Amino acid sequence: MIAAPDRTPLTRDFFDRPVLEVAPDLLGRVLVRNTPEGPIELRLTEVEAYDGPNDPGSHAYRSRTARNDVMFGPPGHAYVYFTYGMWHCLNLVCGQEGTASGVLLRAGEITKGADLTRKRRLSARNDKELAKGPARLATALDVDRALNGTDVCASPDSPLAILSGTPTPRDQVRNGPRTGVAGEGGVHPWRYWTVNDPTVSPYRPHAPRRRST
DNA sequence: CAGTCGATTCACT
DNA sequence: GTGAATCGACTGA
Repeated sequence: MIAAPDRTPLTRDFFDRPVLEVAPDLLGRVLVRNTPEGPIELRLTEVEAYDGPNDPGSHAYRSRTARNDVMFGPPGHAYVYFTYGMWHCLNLVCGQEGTASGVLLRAGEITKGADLTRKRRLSARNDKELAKGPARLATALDVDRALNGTDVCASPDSPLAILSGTPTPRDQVRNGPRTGVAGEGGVHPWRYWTVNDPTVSPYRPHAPRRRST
């Protein structure tokens, strides 16, 4: 008999810790996305930590701007950004206010509302690919900048929330370099994933863009 | 204010 | 494995 996942929302205190503590602790948690068409739920299998102003790979490395403002705010809120002219990525803010650290939610297993996600992820060849990668995850859950700043600890009925779920045991957590992170930031082994989970995205080193014109 | 490039994904060879 | 798609934020002049 397997215990049902805990549906209690994670507390603000959960996120009010150093980001390198929070990140591996997020694996196995349940992300809830309440849409007008119904709820979607996802069990997290892969995340990456971004350590604010100390981290060359972080959006908060240089300065506080309109885009990264939410990262400087209180923990337990969603930071959503737009990239490559077409994709969104979802992060959860960690550490005390002003720390500007966060965790990128990179992949997970859809555990509810798969039919809703398939309509948005037409290129997915199977259900393992529905949320395999940060932009795919955001697409599957219909997450865009309208959700930037959402408090994910507030209520399981809010547009975006995170529940305690069943934390992945530490002996099933692996870590290594972050995907697609350039320069000095690429050396930190701050990507965490669930071992042998088929929904985890493949590792890819940073690829410098080829010159145009 | 123009140039550069991105915490990526997809189609195609 | 390679290259295109696509646009807005950020940087530096």
